[in-house]
Amino acid sequence: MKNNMKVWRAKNNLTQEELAKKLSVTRQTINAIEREKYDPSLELAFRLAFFFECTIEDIFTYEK
Amino acid sequence: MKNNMKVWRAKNNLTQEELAKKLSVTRQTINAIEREKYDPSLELAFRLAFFFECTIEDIFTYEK
DNA sequence: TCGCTATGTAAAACATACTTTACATAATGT
DNA sequence: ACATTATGTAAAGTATGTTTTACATAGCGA
Repeated sequence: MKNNMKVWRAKNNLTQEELAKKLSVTRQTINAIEREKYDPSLELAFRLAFFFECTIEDIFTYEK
Repeated sequence: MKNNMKVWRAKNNLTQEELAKKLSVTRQTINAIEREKYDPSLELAFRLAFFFECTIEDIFTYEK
């Protein structure tokens, strides 16, 4: 799974911490996802897409 | 989180067990998701959407 | 140089997703 | 009545996602 969260975050001019706060998660969670240490839950993926006003598929791409 | 997996499965004329096999998960996992006992991982959500040839948002809807 | 901000990272604890095994029930066909 | 198929369900174990706390590093402005 790949993601371009960093790009979306940059587009919105937010630090990891600010984004984390807006999504009610910790900075470590945002950081780990951006660095692709793990994938978010489906719920958090939805919250991210809602916040960035895009689809989950706009942020995450799954390569089988 | 809501989902209409049952509808997509019906559309494809599959039992829970058949779908599970096609997705390489257990029947219990499919069953639990359909009954909304828990949400799938983002990865499994992607695999479901890929299999049904639709988007994640076509299957799952997140209500904040 | 000093202090501040943003990011990387790691360990422990906790929550959720998934598997395995197993049993129950309801519907169907013989 | 019996066997078969599809689904519901539950407990124990493993894997993954998330939080909390804490420390490290690099960049930047005073």
